[in-house]
Amino acid sequence: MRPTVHDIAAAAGVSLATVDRVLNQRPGVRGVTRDKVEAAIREIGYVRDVAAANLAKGRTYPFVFIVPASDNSFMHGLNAEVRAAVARSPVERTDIRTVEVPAFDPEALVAVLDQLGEERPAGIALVATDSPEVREAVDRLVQSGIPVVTVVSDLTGSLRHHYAGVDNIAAGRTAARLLGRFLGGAKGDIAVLAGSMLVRDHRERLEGFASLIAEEFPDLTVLPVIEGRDDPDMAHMLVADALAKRDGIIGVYSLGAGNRGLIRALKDKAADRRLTVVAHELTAHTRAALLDGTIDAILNQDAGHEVRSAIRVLKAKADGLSVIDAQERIRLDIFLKDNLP
Amino acid sequence: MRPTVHDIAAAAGVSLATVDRVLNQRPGVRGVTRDKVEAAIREIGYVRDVAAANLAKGRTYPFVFIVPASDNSFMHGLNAEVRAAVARSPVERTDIRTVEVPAFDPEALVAVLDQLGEERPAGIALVATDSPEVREAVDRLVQSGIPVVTVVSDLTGSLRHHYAGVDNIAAGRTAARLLGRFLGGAKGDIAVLAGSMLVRDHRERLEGFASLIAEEFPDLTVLPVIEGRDDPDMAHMLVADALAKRDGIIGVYSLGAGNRGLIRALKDKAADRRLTVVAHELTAHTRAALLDGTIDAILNQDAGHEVRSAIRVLKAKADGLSVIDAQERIRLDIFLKDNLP
DNA sequence: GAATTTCTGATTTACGTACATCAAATTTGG
DNA sequence: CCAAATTTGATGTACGTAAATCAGAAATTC
Repeated sequence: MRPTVHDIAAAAGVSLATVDRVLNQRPGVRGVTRDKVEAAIREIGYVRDVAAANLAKGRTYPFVFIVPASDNSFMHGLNAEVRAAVARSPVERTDIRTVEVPAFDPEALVAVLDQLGEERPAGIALVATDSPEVREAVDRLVQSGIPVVTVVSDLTGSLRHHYAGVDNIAAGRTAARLLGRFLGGAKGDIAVLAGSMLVRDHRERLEGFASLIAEEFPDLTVLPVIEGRDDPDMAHMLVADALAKRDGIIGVYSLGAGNRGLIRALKDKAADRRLTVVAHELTAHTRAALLDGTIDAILNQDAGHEVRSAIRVLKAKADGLSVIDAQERIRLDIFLKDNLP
Repeated sequence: MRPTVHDIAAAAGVSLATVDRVLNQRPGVRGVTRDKVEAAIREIGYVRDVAAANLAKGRTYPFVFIVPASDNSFMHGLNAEVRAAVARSPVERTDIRTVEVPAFDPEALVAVLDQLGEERPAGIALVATDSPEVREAVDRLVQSGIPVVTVVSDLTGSLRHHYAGVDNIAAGRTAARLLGRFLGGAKGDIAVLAGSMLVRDHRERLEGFASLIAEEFPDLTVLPVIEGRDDPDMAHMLVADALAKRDGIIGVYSLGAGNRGLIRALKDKAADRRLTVVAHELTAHTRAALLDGTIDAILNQDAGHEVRSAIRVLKAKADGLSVIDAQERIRLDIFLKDNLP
């Protein structure tokens, strides 16, 4: 049997009430007594029974998810996963509220964060917009004792407790190696389609991609980035235009969302020439394109894993517990035609 | 607030004791009354508070993990993950026992399974050896009401509740496509190193691999399988021999464990010619080989995920709850040099 | 040394469920 | 219709922790 609070009391020679005061950091315990109790806790290896504690507290975890109001498949998927988590709330004792903020708008995000500092939820998960103001706002929250995790897009240099997302530099490098190897030593140009260079994850992917191409595939030239603002029509137009203008393009790396337009442009060109294409985010569209051969590989981050991981980590932090690091690492999924889920 | 047993009692117009009898399937309730209570449960959407129930029951989940006594890195890793789960036992209310059985020995496995049928643990996880006797033994357990999940290697046609492992046919096909694309249309032979064709997962990987090569890369010839019995020295000898004999080998697919010997053989040959290599299972050795360029890609299943998933599923089944399917799908990880964890 | 203040102990209730016991009500069989 | 059997209700205890109250002990202040 695992030790209980009663065992601590007996071991430390104090009463249950005192143990409770120490455990829950309530005032009214002398330093010496506190030390004695803490020693006993360590000695007998007591671990609080979180289930019983939550039952007694009638505790729920009021969490807030801050997501950008972007209209693309990936963010829709993320929202769906948050809603799924909300549906599980009664069982998981969570009470999740979603707040939408305009995309790429640091001020709006900071306003929401500061507001939450007042409300003091049990934890906050946010898709970070990378800016110094946001970092400072997050740091204020952390320092005031609220657990904060970033999802999908991180905030380096900040004090956030955890990042539930992929390493985007590694993602870019992986895309580069796949494209380079698939092209098998051919010489030519690579078109890169991004949403916006204002987003940190897109910048990082590009950085990783360009650096690996430069290092290991000198015969390939990375063309200036096409910014499609994650808009299908805009992406379609820009990509079609680029393909028409430049004969040398033999590969495409699409590192953002809004792949519908890209796929359309590629299919228009299909008769002329076959390109090697690596894209991000598995959606209905990219999946179909992978299966029909328009796309050669898809890199993906599983939004469901990210949301569930964020919640687990927030809970653990709220309870002052540790997390299983390996379990919380978000992997970069690589999908070929053959290993689609 | 989520509804409690009291709410059911009130809604159904019966006493708490009766609700309890219905919920826990105790005798002494008339059919009509039982129906009335069950209707109320559905109506108000009652879900048992598992935490409180376990607390009241003082329940622990006695689980048994049956693992083969194989001496290779992957099984060592699996064992380590099971031990890690045992270490978490007090917190997770599990009580996990590990039973080692001789590898590839259906009779031994059946004996253990039948024995466990007597002991009636709350759940069983096993690395299945694929044979009709084992399937029947598993079916007996399932039919007697014990939750059973297979790990790493499945048992098709059986009634096991869940399989915590990768789709090995898809893994083989993925390996084939990677190898084929990396070779960029070259013509030549592919050597395949397996542990033993008696193991189901190895057979399936080979099947997937060979079929995709045949379908899409007609210029590649898959040589007869080399069975290295997952033994480094034996693998080294056989691979070195094959490389010496056949000039045409331009790629290698290693679908089993025991990659140390393969890597040594490849390095011996490194000066002569550069092969394209895809291997299974990320270990210290394969990781180093991937980084130094001896191996081009590693396919991996995360043993930690498999063990944790198996435990979650067993718990859910033991409590009669459903599982989040997407969360329990074990992915095939593809590692290149750049996205190593 | 008395009056405060600060600490500690003892005890109780609660959380939602499980489980046991005993009494009361209802149904069933003859 | 009565006795026996079955079903239902009422009640209490337990699980491990949280949280509150009140009384008593110890330390501190003047």
